[in-house]
Amino acid sequence: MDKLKNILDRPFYERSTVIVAQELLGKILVFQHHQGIITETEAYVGLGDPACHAARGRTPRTDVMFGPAGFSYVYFIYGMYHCLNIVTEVEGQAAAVLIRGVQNIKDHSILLNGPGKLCRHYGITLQDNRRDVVNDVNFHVIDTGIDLTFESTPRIGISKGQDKLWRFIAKSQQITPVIE
DNA sequence: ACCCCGATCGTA
DNA sequence: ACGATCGGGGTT
Repeated sequence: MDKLKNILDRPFYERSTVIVAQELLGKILVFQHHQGIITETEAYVGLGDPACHAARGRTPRTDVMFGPAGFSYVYFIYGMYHCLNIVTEVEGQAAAVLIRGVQNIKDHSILLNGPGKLCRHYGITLQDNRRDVVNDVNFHVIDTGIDLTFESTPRIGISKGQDKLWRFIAKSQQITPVIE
């Protein structure tokens, strides 16, 4: 019950995508029975960001990014993998945070360092696209009150927008102590 | 209807 | 460094 109160709410997501991406580090991603500390994120910031799927406008796939913050954006990539984002910014402004990595809470040996690995292990698919992560008991992010320190780098796997340092990765030595 | 490319990952 | 593998989006 206290847990439910700590679910990150819409105002949290309805802010600058870069800030949300940074502050998601250290929070707990919950999907069904899975729980993991978010350790790596990337910001994709709408029409002005050539690396963002929504940069070329509203399409069936990117439509969810134009909607309210706090919804999941799951897409299928390379014919094999799914990637999980959470929509940010006010409605009408297309942007999202890609969840690139989590540290498993129960089993530290499970390293989910990559968006494809994360979705594969958690079982996140296109069926989980466009879900309201603010009001879903089985799919949300919990506020731990922890802000991890992080490093900023260019985003992975993109050719455009390399000038932006919008990949945020928690400094690794902090992660294990957080879990205990 | 067709074609090309991709917010990846595992292996070489 | 590269191949696997297929949906999306732009073009014909």
